[in-house]
Amino acid sequence: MGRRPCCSKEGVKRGPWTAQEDKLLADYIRAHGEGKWSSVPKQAGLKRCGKSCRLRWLNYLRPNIKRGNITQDEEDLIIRLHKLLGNRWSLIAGRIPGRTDNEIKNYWNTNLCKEPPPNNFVPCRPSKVASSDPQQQSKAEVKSSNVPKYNNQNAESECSEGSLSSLATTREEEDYSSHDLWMNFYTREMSLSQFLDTDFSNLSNLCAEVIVGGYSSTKAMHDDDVEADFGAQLAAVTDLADEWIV
DNA sequence: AAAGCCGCCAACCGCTCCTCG
DNA sequence: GCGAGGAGCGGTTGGCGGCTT
Repeated sequence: MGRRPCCSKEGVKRGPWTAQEDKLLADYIRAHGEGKWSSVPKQAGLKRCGKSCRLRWLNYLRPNIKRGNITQDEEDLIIRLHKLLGNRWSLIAGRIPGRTDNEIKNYWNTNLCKEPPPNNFVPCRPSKVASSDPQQQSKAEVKSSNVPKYNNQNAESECSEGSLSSLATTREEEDYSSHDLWMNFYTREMSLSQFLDTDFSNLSNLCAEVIVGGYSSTKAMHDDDVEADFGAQLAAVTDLADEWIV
């Protein structure tokens, strides 16, 4: 028994949207608001599937959509959030104003998931990976954001439990960058709801200040008492995460 | 100049979750 | 409690444009 399609395929237009279709949809949403997507095409006079209308609105037509390249701060934030949340693109997008889940997902898949991070990977000031492949190197010079940095599988395995428990810091993770450790340290006393309400856009600067200021978060995390305390609190947050995220 | 290759990104597909009767 | 329908999400695809040979 095949799955019932979300809408009749007959008479439904597919493919790229035209300017006229965009206008029809935008005018309709502005007049009537979002919601009832299944009835939007008919009401708006579009020969499109309701899902297609929703996607077009959310990813392209919606006000306050930020176009253009992902900034360095945004990239750092994406990496941090992905480390904590895994492939929950909508959650990640919700923490980055003006960016859509689709955009972040595409950015991750094309720029960040192709290579494992170098051991000294420090997202605060990520060094562009010098590729041994001259072809890739020349491309990197043309478009610096086109440098693969991170392995999706890495993050996936870390988040495979669907919770924050994978971030529990142990001595085996000494190759964690100081930024990673600082991020963990920074969030140690947060509930998940607080975490999701926090603007991390200043974290890079904070991290840089701390490191430049001579404070070694790595050292702090290697203090047995602090480490044990962190582990206990992380376990509590993990319980919350299971409730909030799953 | 042309053909082939490759990366990006908009859009689609199918699954799960949520709500309502 | 159950089923149907709608909404949301993440994975995947395909077209297009830029780059290389």
